[in-house]
Amino acid sequence: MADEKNTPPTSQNPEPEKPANFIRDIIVEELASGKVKKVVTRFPPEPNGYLHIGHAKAISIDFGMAMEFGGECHLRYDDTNPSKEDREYVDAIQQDVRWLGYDWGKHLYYASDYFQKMYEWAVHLIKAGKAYVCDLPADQMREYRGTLTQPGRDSPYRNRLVDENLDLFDRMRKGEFPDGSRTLRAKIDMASPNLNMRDPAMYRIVKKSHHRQGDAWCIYPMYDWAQGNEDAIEGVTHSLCSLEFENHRPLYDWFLQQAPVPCTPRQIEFARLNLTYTVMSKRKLLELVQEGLVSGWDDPRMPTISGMRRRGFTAEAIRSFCEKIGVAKRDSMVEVALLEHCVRDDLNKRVPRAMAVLSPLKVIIDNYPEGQVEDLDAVNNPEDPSMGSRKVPFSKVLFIEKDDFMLDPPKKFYRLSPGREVRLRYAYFITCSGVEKDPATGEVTAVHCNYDPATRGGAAPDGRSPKSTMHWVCAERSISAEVRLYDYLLTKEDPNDVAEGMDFKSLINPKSLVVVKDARLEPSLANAKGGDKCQFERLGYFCVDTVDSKPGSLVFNRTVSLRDTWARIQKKQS
RNA sequence: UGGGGCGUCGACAAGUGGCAAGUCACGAGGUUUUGGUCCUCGCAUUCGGAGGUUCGAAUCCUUCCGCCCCAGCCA
Repeated sequence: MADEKNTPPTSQNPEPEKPANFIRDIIVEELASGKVKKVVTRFPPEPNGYLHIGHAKAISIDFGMAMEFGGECHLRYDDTNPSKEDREYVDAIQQDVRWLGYDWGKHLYYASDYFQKMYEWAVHLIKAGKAYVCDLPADQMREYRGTLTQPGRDSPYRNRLVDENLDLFDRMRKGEFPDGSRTLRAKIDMASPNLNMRDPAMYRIVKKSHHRQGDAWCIYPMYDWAQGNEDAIEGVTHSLCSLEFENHRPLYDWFLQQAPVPCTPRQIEFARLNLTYTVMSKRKLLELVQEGLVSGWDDPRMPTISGMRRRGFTAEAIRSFCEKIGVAKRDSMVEVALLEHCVRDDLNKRVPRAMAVLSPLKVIIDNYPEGQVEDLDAVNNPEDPSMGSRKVPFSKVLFIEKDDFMLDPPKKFYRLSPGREVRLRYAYFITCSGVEKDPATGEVTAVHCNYDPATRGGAAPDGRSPKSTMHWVCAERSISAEVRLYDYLLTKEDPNDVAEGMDFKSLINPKSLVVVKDARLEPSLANAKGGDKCQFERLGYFCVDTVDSKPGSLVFNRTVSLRDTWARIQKKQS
């Protein structure tokens, strides 16, 4: 296993290797040297919000590394702050991790279950003279901490006797003191250039009911004290986290040295994911939800796992994205185009096609028999013949997309226009013979065509082939549906790029949701169920909304549009 | 201006002294009953800059420049 990375791909083993990354290198080395026998990682979310695509990256690293080396990955709630956390989030987090395709097995843990153990270890530190109870109020503590360039000063309580510390800490736990009146602090070095080492708080008093512990505790451990303890208790070997904790690693290691922990995990940091046109902080996402700027955590425009799921993304696509972006230490911003590519790539292969007209324009086939309806064969997925075919009804009056007709077409417009012949997919060639206009506005209200009966199914016996093939729907047999067209939530690539005094909400895209109330769909879609996915030919990938869609009043979400070469040409022409 | 990190194509990202992978994006062709998919080709004489070591440097040394993180009793 150790020299596996040096094995060049061979014709026998053409499997593309996962992209190399420095964390894997470290693990491979530690396994080879025997320092580590079994890889144990953990994904430690705080249940104070929903998981987003950034968490998906972390999850794929945490679980991915463990799986790759036959180890285990724990799902552990870092529920050490009852004032921010909620039951709702713990349930949602489990659902999302599972949906992404990861399995923590029996390793579901809560930091709050370790409170007693951590308390005992804190007592151990106090006895060793490594921790003390400090009475400084928050603002004083800040003053004593010093600044980036100036060392801090010792707290006047720093040299309390062990017995006094023990007594005070015990009474803190018993609830004798008000919120925020005292802390337990590690005794390290107030002059350290690393501010995290200037006697950091280990416990604070918070008289809040905990979602699992109820009122059993009124002191809660701080992140730095808790995280390493949690990892050690669980036998974690590699504690993978994001870059901003790099400055905390000396403290993580220090605590592990002081407490009688059973093992010493190694913390390794990697860069968190940033995505263009996307805000990723839970605080900002919460703001969007609370202020009603989106419909909820699962609004399809949200970068949350639940939002993307509702939007129609697949777990496979998200996993593939996480693999493609790699793992490194440099701050970066990935273009959403890559995510969209992963989604299209996955959906293209697995999802059936259908025809839907979002912006209907009536087409009348003058030479087609009145009252006749034909059921024509349509392939479900040209990428996968095993998906079979279906029937679509054709008759004298049809709908096509408004965009697919132009009275006076520019160069390179191949679609329908007066005198031009096009193919209706799986149906017939039609040639435009005239239009009806609204006398008031001049707007085209209907298009008249003649069809060629010899081209049934879409092929001409003489071999001619129109430049354009268009989707369509039978006017009478089509069904109505609401279609929600989503676009980026923000108008700028970089959500931090805002004017002075403004915040990211000034960047919200007013067209991030455009609702089409009466789209016309081929009738085969009538029984579509929430979560069903398909490609509306020439338009994009869509899925049935799991919240608002009902039989008889269907709602579709646009997951992502198809690549649109014509739109690019138009842009260039204008 | 303290400390910790990071700088390789428009965006990600391999590469760890032997002559710049891959993916997305973009561009040009081809196939096509989706202007989709697919296929082919193109896209860093250069690795933040400048010196140096070496037969040889993105990789080593020196120096400079730029960006990110840290002064919560949040995580």
